[in-house]
Amino acid sequence: MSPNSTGPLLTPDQQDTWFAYMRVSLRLGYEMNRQLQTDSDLSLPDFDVLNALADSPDGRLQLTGLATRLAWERSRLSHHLQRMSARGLVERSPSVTDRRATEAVLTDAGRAALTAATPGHAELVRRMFFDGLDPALLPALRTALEQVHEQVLTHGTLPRPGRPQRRLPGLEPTG
Amino acid sequence: MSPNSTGPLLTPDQQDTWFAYMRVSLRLGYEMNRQLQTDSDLSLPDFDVLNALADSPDGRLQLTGLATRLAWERSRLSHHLQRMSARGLVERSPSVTDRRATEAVLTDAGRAALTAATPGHAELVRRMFFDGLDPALLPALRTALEQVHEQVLTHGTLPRPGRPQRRLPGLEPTG
DNA sequence: GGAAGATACATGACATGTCACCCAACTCGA
DNA sequence: TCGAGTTGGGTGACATGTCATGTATCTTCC
Repeated sequence: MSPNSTGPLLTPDQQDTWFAYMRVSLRLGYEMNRQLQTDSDLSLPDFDVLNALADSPDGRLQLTGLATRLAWERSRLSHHLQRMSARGLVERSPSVTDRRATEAVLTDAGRAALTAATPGHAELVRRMFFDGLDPALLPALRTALEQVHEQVLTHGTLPRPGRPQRRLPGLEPTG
Repeated sequence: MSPNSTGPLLTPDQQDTWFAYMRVSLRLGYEMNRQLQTDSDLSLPDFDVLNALADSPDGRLQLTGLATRLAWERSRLSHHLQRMSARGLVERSPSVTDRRATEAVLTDAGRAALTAATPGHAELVRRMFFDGLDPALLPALRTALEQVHEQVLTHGTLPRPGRPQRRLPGLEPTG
């Protein structure tokens, strides 16, 4: 992430915006990490995993889906879940529909840890992100971010999250 | 980084904005990393270091300042520079003004690697970030990000980057 | 000028993440 | 229905990042 010389491919306005984005992104990441580590015994990655599970039905999610959602490598997730399950925050359970697949399941302890950590995190986000922000800019900011998100989904290398993307035969451009 | 249940401390609008931000941040980080690794032999952290040095006078920066600018732990920087200097991308040189201090200096090879990697990176940024963005939103986005950045600087734990912050005696609130 | 504390950085042990590769289960077409 | 190719996930070696601590230098204040 680099607030610097992106060359002539971007207009000056775009460059400035990009640098502002990168600075925010770097600092914010640092601060979130720090706050979680000191106030709970979760790392930011832990927190992200717990959150993703918590807002899935039954607190369970298949590994590939989880990895995509987090924009993680699958091997990273595999290792990370090993550590988290050793701490009792999640469990692995084999999928019933696909015998290759594994699902990560939130345990009670995991849910509790998440609940405990959330207020502090939210407080930090409010203080760092929203308290200095002119409320009049909020809608535009949100729309802009959503547009960028859509763009990254469309042109990025990661699959879209959500449904298993199972393509049934003969249904391509149904017209 | 977690697009989820931040609790009642944020308004629904703020929550949506925050989740959009986090999704973008995760994906974008992933894609930038990936692009750099495949198209150059730099990692994103490498690239950031080179960039920071490249836009400093003489391509040199004292380690603490560099660490602050990157929002890195200093020990991380120390290790990382060791590896980068082993690859010939940077050099360490002792500071003349402060014998405790070390400065990181961009080598010719480092500058060359940066130059080679930059266009591809910029291209990715344009494609992922700006191509899907309504230009009318750009000014608001930029202002919003700058406001957030200022906020993080003011209320975060990292010092402001830039000058050495040397406070001379008796000059506090000069009034 | 000299001790107490702060600051700059390095280092080693350990935690975390990546990469290349593995196998098992699934899919699809011949 | 069987075999090639794909997909889901695990694993071990290695790269990277963090934390606690160490040493030297600088600053402050008496």
